[in-house]
This record gives sequence, C-alpha cells and structure tokens, in this order.
Amino acid sequence: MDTSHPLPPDAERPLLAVDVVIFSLRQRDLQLLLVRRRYPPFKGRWAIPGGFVHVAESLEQAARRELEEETGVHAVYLEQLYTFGEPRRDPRGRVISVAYVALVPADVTARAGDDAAQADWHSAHALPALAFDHAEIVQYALQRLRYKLEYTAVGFELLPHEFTLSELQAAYETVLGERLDKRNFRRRLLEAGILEETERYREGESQGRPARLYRYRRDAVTEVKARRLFP
Amino acid sequence: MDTSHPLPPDAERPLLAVDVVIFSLRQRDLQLLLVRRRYPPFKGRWAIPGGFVHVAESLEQAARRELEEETGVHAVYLEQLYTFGEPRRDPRGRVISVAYVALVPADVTARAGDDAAQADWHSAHALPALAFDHAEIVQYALQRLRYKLEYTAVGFELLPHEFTLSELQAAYETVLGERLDKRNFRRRLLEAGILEETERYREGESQGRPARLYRYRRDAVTEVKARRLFP
DNA sequence: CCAAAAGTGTTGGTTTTACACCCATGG
DNA sequence: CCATGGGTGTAAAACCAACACTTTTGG
Repeated sequence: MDTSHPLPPDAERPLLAVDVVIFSLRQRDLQLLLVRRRYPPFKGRWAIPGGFVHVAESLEQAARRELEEETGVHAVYLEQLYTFGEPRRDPRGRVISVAYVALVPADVTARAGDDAAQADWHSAHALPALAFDHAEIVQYALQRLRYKLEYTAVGFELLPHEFTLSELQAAYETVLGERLDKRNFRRRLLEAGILEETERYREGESQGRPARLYRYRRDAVTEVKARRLFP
Repeated sequence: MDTSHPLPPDAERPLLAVDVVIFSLRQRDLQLLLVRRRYPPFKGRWAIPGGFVHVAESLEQAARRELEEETGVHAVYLEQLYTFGEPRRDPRGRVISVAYVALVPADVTARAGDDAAQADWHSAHALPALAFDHAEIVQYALQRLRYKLEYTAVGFELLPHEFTLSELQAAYETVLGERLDKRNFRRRLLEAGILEETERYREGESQGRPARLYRYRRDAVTEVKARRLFP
C-alpha cells in the first residue's frame, strides 16, 4: 500500500462493517441465519448478521463477535469470503463490507442480538428479499461453500461433534444438491484418514440397525495438494 | 450488514486502500512489480503498488487505476485477493487494504507513478524486504496464483497475445515450480479446446525448428466444473 | 418375522502417467 | 552436418463409477 503523504483530498474514509453468512444444517436442509432489521434503511427486511468494526479490532475479531452475538458460539469455522465496496451499496454513505462465511453445527440455536428484532434460520434455497446487496453476498457464499465441500473436508463443521456416516453423507448431498453413492462415499472418506471411529453408536433415534458414530480428527492434515473428494 | 442506527461510538472510519500484486513473466522468471516508497513510513522500502480509494470509486476501479498508473495497461486479468485489516498494520492509523492480483503480459513495461521514485520488476523468489505487511500479501498472492493455474487456464494472461506451446509450458513450470511432461502438457491443453492454432511460427528467435504460435480462444468456456489441468 | 437402516467388494471403463525418437531449421 | 528445440504415440498403472446383497436392530 503506497500511502504516500500528503493524503489525497479525495481519499475515502468509509465505515467498515463485517457481515457473516452463517450456515447450518437443520432438518436435512441447508439453512442460514438472517436477522430482521429494526431500523432504516431496509427496516423490517431480512439481512445477514453483521455490524461495524470497532476501533482497534481486527476484521476476524469483529466477525467472531458478531457471530457470537447471534449464536453464542465462538470456536467454529470462519473464513473471509470477499469484500463488497460499491460506492452506493448503502444509501447512508460509503460502507465497506468484509463478508465472512461461518459454519456452525446443527445443535446451535439462534438468539436475537441487540440490533435485531428477530434472528431466524432460513432455507438457503428459499430466501426472502434481503437488505442491501446481501442477496449477492449469499449467492457468493453458497458457491464458495459448495466448492469448499468438493475439495476439502470442511463438511464436519456443519455437524455435531459426533456423527454417523449416513448423516455426513446427507450433509454433503444437501449442500451439493446431488445424490452420492453410499459405498463410494464411505470408502473415500475413510481412506482420506480424516475420520476417527468412536466406540459409540447412534441408537434408538430411528428404525433399523444403529449406526456407528465417528468424529473428525482435528489433527488431520487438512490437505496438502488438493484432490477432489468427489469428482 | 446490520448498520443499525445510532452509529456505535466505537465504529471505525478507516482509510481505505487497494494494493495490487502485479505478476508477469520475464526472462523465464515469475516477477512482480514493486515500487520504492518516497515518503515515510517505510521510506525507501519496496512495496507493492497501491493507493487510497477515491470518493465514489469502486474497489475494482481503484485497483485498475493503480494498475494503469504503474504499467499503462488497462484490460488485463484482475481479481480480488483478500482484505487485510489488522489494526496496527499501518503505523499512521487504521488502514484497510483490499488486495488484488493482476496478471500482465510479458511485454508490458513498468513506469514510475507520481508517488513512487522507482518501479521495478523483482523475481517472486528473491524479494527484498517489503513495507507494511506486504510480504504476507505477496505470499498469499503467490499461493493463489499457483492454485489458479492448476485449476484454470489463466496462464495465458501472463504471456503475449500469441505464444508457442513451449513458452506456455515454461510459464506453467515457472509458476508451479515443477517440471511438466511435454507430451502430456500439449495433449491436455489441446484437448481442453482453449487454444487456437495460428498460421504463424516463432522464427529466428532461437536455434532449432520454429515453433507454431497459438493464441488463447477468448470465447472458450472458462470452466464448468473445475477439473485440475495438471494433477 | 418384518421393516428399516447400516454395512460391505468387485469389475469394467476411463484417466493419468511414464517414456524415446524423428523433424525442421540455423549456424 | 551438427546442435537446438519442436513435435508426436503407446502401454501400464491408478482411479473412478456402477452396482446388490447381508447384517443388525426395533416394533
């Protein structure tokens, strides 16, 4: 950054916001958390959670703070998505939004923050009209999520700590929007060495034979040279 | 972005900069353009070109403006990389930098902008000490470039309009840092259908049999479902 | 004992890799 | 005529996709 002095008179001093697209799997559906705006502009519209970055706060800290305000969770998957900075994206003036994507396990519940009247989960495939350019942000986030899931093992972040292989497969199918072959799916994930078998079984929750529970190996090598998990 | 009013008193109004990592291939080496800072902080240090975003200017416009100031080129490959916003990354105060990556053809020449004493190409593998957090930005840009090159056909953007297959292969080898098999490389690129044979040959420039010139088919489908070009 | 879901291998086709020689030109 | 880089095919190995039955439990 060549911030040569003197500062050019036409340099922008925008407001700086972070917005977080929070994905979760609930009822076998990919959902994301939206809050209803209490104040203009776009009063009453749904929006993705976000807020201004505080003084001396890093972007990621700000994103985690927003995430925690809405969901109470802290230690979850979070990555920077893209920065949206069109001059007129906010009618009140120049606001730069650094968008993040978060993946939270299915057992997390939404809670309304101070700024939002309601916070609710919405199916990613049937979203209401959104405030600002948030529809664009969500589109981009979805694309990134699918992409990530194909190439990396990030799918676990959407499930509880322990899960069955069928649950994991259902998660992949929901996000990717396609059916996968059970045997090939299992083989691939087990061979990838990122799962750890537990001694426990999912019992009673449904008919049929109880399924073994697995957990994600936190110590697994994330990926050295990406090879598609599901080509 | 939930920009609920009233504005929180602790909201940040940072300066907004764009920085552009400009890659090019010269002398069979992957190089990037650096400018020497004329003013403090980091006076005299090398930095990647960049500057503040003007009022009512989009982020991409700002990046293209900086790019053009340094190189004179306009219509080249440019993509947003990442946003760096650590509170203390600039000693003068809070400055958010939206970093971009640009790929320019080998025949582009650097020219010093107003703000920079010099602008020069440096090998990506032997960089001087850089100002601010620019070393980190460059590291990240290199990673992204390698990644892109493996999965997409973006390599052409680093070459002149017409090029031989050997030149293209050398470009890939330089960026990826590994040798590729000539026959496999050719087969794959030709089968991908993104190259167009010209009637011309690269003659006289070196010993040996003249090589056919190819050009990139601008109308080519960039990629539907990414498949690695070089697994 | 029936319904429901879990679990498990093999085969054929495709893709990928490894590899060596002849060709056209300039000096 | 020799040195230099351009151009070309094939065979073995690895990988992927498709496919059906047995096992375990709860009702």
